[in-house]
Amino acid sequence: MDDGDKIRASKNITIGDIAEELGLSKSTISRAISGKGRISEATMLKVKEYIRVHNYKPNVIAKGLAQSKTYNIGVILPADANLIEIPFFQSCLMGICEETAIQDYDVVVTTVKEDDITFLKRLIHNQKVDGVILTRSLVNDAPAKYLKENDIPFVVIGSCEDNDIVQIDNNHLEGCRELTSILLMSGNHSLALLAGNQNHIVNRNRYAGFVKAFHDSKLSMDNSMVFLDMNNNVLIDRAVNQIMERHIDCIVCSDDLICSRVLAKLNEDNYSVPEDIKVASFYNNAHLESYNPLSHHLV
Amino acid sequence: MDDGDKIRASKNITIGDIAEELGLSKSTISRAISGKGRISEATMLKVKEYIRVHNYKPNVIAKGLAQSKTYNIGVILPADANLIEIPFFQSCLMGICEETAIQDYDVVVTTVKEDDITFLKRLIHNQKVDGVILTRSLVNDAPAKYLKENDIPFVVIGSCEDNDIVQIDNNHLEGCRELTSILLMSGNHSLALLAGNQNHIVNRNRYAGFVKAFHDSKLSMDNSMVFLDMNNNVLIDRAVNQIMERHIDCIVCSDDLICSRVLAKLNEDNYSVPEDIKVASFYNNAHLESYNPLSHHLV
DNA sequence: CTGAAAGCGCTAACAC
DNA sequence: GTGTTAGCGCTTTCAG
Repeated sequence: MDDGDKIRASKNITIGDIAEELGLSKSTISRAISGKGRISEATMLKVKEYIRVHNYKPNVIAKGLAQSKTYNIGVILPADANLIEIPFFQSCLMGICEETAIQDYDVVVTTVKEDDITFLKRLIHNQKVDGVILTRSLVNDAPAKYLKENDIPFVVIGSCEDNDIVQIDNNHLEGCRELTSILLMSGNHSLALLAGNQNHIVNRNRYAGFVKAFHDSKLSMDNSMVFLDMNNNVLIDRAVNQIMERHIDCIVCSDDLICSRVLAKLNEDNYSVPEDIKVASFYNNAHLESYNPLSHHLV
Repeated sequence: MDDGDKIRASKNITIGDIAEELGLSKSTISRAISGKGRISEATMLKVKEYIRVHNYKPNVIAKGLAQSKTYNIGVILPADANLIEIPFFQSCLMGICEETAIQDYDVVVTTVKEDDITFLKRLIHNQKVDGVILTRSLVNDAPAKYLKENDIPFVVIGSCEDNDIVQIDNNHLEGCRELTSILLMSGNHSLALLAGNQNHIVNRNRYAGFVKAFHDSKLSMDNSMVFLDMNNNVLIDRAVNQIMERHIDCIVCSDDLICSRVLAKLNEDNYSVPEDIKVASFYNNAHLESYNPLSHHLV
């Protein structure tokens, strides 16, 4: 049975309408819906039936106003131009939408650029959300700081230094350590690391994991082959040049954007992968997947 | 001057509080804020000043309830797994967030998978949005159909057959026609087309543009070199094999995912671009940018 | 078990 | 110009 796809076109039916129709009071209808308070089985059923037949849906906004809740949860996406290529945030968003829908919450998104949190402030001031999910964490994170100061409940995806804050993350440090260890154990002793912006906690952690793997293995790491803050292609190209002047077994990239550029650069310079040099990376983007370098699944 | 980052920690200040403090009525405060109705310059200023000092922000939800508005606009993202790699939707979302914030609206997002529009229905039923933006359009689009039937205001990004519907789009047909024409005019007479799922209007339009360019040029198009619905890598690889058996000047790809796979496949088979064959595509993904095939900027 | 009434924070006639 | 009143649609005491 199609339980009424069509919404009442004209005025939306309200709890008051039902009360009138059924000769009951608004509060009774409210109880029947929420299941709170005492209510007889009989009226309960009567109301439920009416609701089903007329395809009534309570107005969540009004409910929220009465309870001082919004039934909305804010999701903050980074608006940095280069992050748009990384599907990670979109994946997060999809996942969050899925789960919130189940809990009868909605997702309201907004963006922050670097330290510009005007949009976040707007969202909070407008009191449109009950809590917030930060989808990335920077060192000295402005959004986190703001939310904490204003006692807004929030969690961050990715780790941050402040242990008061609820955090949920992949263990990037451990992930990178494991990848590096595997490389080291399989005979690739001379490694280069190309890591992204060290303001991003994830990049710091991957760097730390890389270091730890060397430490654990008692092998010595060549610091001159560790390139941090590889924020643009020029830096990456330069790093690759330096790397290729040496006998390096494998380049470890902290993300796919870097990896992409590395592969392109190697290609331009007529090196082949993995014959001349191996390349490892995180994220596993579909574009790179076609290329099949030695890559490590993590996200 | 820092105009009060800190929100009143305890109970949020309301219009009633201001009225009481200033010895005015709630409606006067409301008028001062909205600027609607007659109000004296003096009280206007007094109220504005109080608001500034106490960093008062009206509760948008309550305002909305009183006006039967939500000040929210729904954005529907496709949840298909392979689309997550395409940054187009994320870009849309960023842009929408930017503009809505200016208009003091918020964005609530949800997803639809193929024809499964349960989440969209939820959003509408819950009356959480004043209108909807559909970020892609399929042939016989279920979300569009649903919204239209229920008289929900909406627009679609991308074109759809139904001309009642407000649509906003790049002219994909014209874009692809132009790209193809340029190729033809620059002496690349034998072209192959690899286009994606023909359920997506955008792919149909690009195909149509490709055809039109040939038609306009009076050159003849080789139908056996037109590959539609290239929905997976196996199909793409097979197409590339067929293409490389012939003397084709350039492969036109309807999107970067296809292009990516094409380049990878050519690479695997030891062809080089653009010496052995040229490759053109839309979207200009950052990953591909590193590769610099002949590509066409559109989005 | 059910109803009446007040209230969430704001707007919008309608008076004065 | 400003105040009064009645809602928006729902929840939640408090009676009975």
